[in-house]
Amino acid sequence: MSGMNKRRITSKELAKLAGVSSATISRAFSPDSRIGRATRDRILAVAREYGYQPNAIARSLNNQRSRLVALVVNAIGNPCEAEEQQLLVHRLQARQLLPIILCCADHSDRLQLMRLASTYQVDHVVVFSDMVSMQDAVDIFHTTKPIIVSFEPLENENVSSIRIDGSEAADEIIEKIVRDGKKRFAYLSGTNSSWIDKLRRRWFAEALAKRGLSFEAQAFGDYSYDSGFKEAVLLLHRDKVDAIICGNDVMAIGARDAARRVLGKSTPGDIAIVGQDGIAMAAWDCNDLTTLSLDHTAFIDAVVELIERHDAEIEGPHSITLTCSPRWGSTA
Amino acid sequence: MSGMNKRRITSKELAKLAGVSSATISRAFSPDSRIGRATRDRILAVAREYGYQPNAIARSLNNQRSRLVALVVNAIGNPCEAEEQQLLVHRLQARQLLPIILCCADHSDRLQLMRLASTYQVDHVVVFSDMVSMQDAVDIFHTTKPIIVSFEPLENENVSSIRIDGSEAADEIIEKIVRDGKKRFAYLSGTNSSWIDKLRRRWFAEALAKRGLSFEAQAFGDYSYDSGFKEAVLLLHRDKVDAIICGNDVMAIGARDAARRVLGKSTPGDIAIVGQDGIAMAAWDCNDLTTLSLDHTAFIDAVVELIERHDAEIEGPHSITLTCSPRWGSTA
DNA sequence: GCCGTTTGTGTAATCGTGTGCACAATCCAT
DNA sequence: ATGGATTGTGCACACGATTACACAAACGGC
Repeated sequence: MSGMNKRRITSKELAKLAGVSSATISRAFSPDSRIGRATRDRILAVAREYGYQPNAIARSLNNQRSRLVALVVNAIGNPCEAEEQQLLVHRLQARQLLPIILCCADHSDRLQLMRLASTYQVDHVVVFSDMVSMQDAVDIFHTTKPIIVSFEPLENENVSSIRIDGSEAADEIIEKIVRDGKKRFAYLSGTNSSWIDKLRRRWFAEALAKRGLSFEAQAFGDYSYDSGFKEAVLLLHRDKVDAIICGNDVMAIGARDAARRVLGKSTPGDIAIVGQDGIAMAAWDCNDLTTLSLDHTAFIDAVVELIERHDAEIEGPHSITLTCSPRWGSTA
Repeated sequence: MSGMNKRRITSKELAKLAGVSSATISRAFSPDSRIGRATRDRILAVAREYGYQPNAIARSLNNQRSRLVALVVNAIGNPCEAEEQQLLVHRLQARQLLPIILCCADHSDRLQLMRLASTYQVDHVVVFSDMVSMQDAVDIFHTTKPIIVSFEPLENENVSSIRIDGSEAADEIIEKIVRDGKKRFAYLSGTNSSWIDKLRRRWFAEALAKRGLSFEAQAFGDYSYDSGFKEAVLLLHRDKVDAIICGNDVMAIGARDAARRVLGKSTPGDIAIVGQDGIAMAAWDCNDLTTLSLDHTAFIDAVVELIERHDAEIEGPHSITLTCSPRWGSTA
């Protein structure tokens, strides 16, 4: 039974075994289809016996619908995206959609990768990564006409976007830090080019401006713990800042460790450190980070909502806006 | 140009445009194929102009080769697997293979999910998850005849496995802890049923047995920080142990925090805590965990090696064994 | 008993490529 | 110049399913 290198049985072969035509086999597997009750039961029984399942590749070719979804992400391990990826994958699976991961990290050729995925006629594309230009994504995928859900707003009928607004939350956080007496702020970016990074920085910059302040220094990391640690040492030592707003939580943890270990400073007493994302790890007892967090569930709900709208060809706003909220810890 | 809902152009249409037959179009895209140099160049130019790319779904149907790889994982966010997932995805992408993620976490119906993926005629299956029985995987995928790479050894010509041996490393770690004077050991499992968990526990149990010791207590978590924290409180309080071997690094960090915060104990002075996996986060300054670690790169090299062997239909041992090594931190 | 409707099934075309076979054209050696 | 080998291209079929259409059988109302 098991272990055999049995070739997969085809619908035509099963048809012969069940004494029907291959069309009838197909109908037996289509829920609402004109077929006799008895015939269907018999076919399903024989199918089970021989381990037959319709070939999804052939079905996709005929259907013009692959039920594949491309997820364009920066990295898989990265906690900042991981929780959302996890949620989304579950939601897709529940809808019988299979996710194909496109990982843009490092120097992999993102464009070639996206072109490869587009040849698989994916039904939808969800772009989490800020490493890829939305215009590139549209150009590559528009021939296959999937919907593209993305962080980055782009006026295009093929793109639905999710706008994130953290300005209020940033304002609350800055308010608290300023009240605590901090004066010299630094922003630690995750990249020096991404769209989302600039947006996040602007939220805080505006909150500072409102109070007659501005960033005294800016550094660039790569969203990693190590880069957070290294850049924070420089910021604290060279620029004498007493508050660091980080591009994500992981760098914030690195920065906090740098403050503690290298310079013997404490939070939030000596310096304030703020993360962004609101990953689960940030709430761990050993981290207890103050962070500008996004409701991951709401975010993924929005993604799924946009996908469904497009699936059902419902016209509607192609953009959903979500707001962030502060999560208070012991670092600011 | 962009934004148009242009339907994807087919090889037959492109053939008309280029004044050749569709067979010639196909040959233009097959690297080693009898076709005139000039013809190919002309076709590629026209193809670029119209944005033509061969349809991978149709190609797969014809080829009997989908270039899709199913990755069966517990979760995406889970750091213990994430690093390996990340590495593997990169290696696959470099080979023009696209990964389909099957996420087994929670109560999703793993079997149905695997059946769904198998209908897509995946070329390979890599099982990272210990939540799924290898026999189930074989039964579901054997009809499509992919190779299955798995942790769990199973004598079956369709399964290649990677055996992990951490007994020596466990021995070194126990040696150090015993020498430090610890006497009462506990094992904190990640699950109460998985194959890999039992294996890991045995490494340490044997090292203890060699010294006339054994586990005084055993607890069961779910690989999460919270469960590590909660179970450690019980173990330390109720069972008065002074050394906890954890099923993974994340639980170890939780246990360490519990020891520190709830009971005011320090490591490695008061109690010893050991993790497993060797994830990057374990080496962060704030964690500095002692852990039994596996070389992730070597692991993924092995996976890729097995995949390639099968791809090239090279016969060879279907099993590769890797050994672990201790990574010393300040918790044991 | 007869005709219109519903139900169930088979036939054949279709989805978009890849490739064996056939055949014309070109090339090279003698 | 000629025969054989090589090169380049088209035709037609296969891959495995779905589905419009046709048609036979069953059914129901009068």
